[in-house]
Amino acid sequence: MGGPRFEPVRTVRAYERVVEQIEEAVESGALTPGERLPSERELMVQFSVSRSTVREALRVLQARGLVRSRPGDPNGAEVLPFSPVALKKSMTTLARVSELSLGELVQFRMVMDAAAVLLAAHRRTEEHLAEMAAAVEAMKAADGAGFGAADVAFHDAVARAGGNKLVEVCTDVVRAVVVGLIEDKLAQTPDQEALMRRSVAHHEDVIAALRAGDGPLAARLTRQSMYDYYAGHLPAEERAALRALLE
Amino acid sequence: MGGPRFEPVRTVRAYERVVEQIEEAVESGALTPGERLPSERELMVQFSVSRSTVREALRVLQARGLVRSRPGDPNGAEVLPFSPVALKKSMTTLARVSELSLGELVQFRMVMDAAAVLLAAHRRTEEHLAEMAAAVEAMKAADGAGFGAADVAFHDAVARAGGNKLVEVCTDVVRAVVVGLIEDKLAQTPDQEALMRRSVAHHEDVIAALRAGDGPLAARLTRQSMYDYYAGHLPAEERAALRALLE
DNA sequence: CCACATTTGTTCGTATGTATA
DNA sequence: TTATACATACGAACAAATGTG
Repeated sequence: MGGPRFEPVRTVRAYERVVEQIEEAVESGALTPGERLPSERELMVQFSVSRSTVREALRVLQARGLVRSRPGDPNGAEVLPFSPVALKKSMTTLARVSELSLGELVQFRMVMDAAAVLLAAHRRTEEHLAEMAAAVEAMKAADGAGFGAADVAFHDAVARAGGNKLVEVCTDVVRAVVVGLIEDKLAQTPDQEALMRRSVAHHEDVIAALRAGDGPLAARLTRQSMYDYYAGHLPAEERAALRALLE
Repeated sequence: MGGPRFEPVRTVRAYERVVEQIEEAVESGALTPGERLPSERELMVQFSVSRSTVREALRVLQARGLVRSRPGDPNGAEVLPFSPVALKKSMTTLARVSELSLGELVQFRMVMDAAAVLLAAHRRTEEHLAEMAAAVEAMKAADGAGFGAADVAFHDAVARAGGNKLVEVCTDVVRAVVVGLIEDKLAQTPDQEALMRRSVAHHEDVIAALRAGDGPLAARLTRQSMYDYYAGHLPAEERAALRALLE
């Protein structure tokens, strides 16, 4: 009794250690995007593991979006600039395993986009406003397909104006997930013309509010617009949960 | 001219096809959590690929949090219930590689926690409120270390009461990142006692607002509390950006 | 344009430690 | 405890792809 307290040893796989070390190098900035990893054969020497182990580690790093390797490339795997694809993938999986309802996703989108405009109201420049206005003009002129793209451009400009990278990425990701889940439904909406017109009007109001520097107003408009756009495709219960954000 | 429009063929790796098929089976519900995949040797027969290819695929699936395999398990890899670990991992990576400032992270935390309380005001039950009250009591009684844990418990209870899984995960993740970046600074804060007392008072006000069902008030209190807690550790410029959320 | 050397993608065989019956 | 099947890990080999001279 009272001897040294030993802790349980968790056996960690060889490939995991390789992943950890390379990941650390990338995240700490020791390896910057565009740089190359040593070849697989060199890595197996440096880590003292077999080539299979090196490959398993590279697959994991690739799945996390940190590196990319191409067959025959003499320069070894390439360190990638950050992209939110892994984040999108996780969120899509989360949604598909249906742990996430469409209502939750739209709710999250309302939160994120409202935050983006709130921040944008304080930092927007004339260039930002011009980008938004151009996107709205494109929405007016667009047919069905172009409308969505212009809408994306608008929200992207808003997010960039907000100046918070995390908000920017999250708005982008959740928008992609929502659109991926619902685009077929939206295409069947009966009165699509009216919906689009109303959406355009909403967006113009948001621009006006941003120009005036009224963040709270812009946020309210954004939430309302999102609600109007998606509520019709949600069951009553989830619609009610969405209204919690409209106060 | 005008012949058939051929699309470029993207060569897809063998392991990718294995990943796709198993992923599809899991996400479609054909494989449910708790079920087992066939053994690696059986998989290599079914997919007509080598053992290494199967293993690379399993690594990717494991990195995405869909399966887990243990050495010696006679049943093969286990299909996991979805957990947000992959999402956490992606978001942590985002924070680390894209060099998010502490100000951006705190800003994001203000947005997420405010959203959580706003939702919680509509859905909180007596149990949720009891959990929060217990956490606050623990904060009062705690020494330095226990205080943080109790604070986590409080915000976790709020997030669960909100009923949006995505909000829950995001609050949790960003809190962990922020705490990881700043905990050493916080420990050196001169008047720590006063800060903790004020934080406790804020939390009690939030509980009262939630009990009254006043979401907007609870959200304002939450943002203010977060601002008070972190603002002292931020440069003036980032502090100003934070105040954009206090309106 | 054509080899050439190198690298990745993939396969196969083998040895070892481990978990279950 | 023994036996069996499994995952882990290693190493050698060949094909396909890529960059270079």
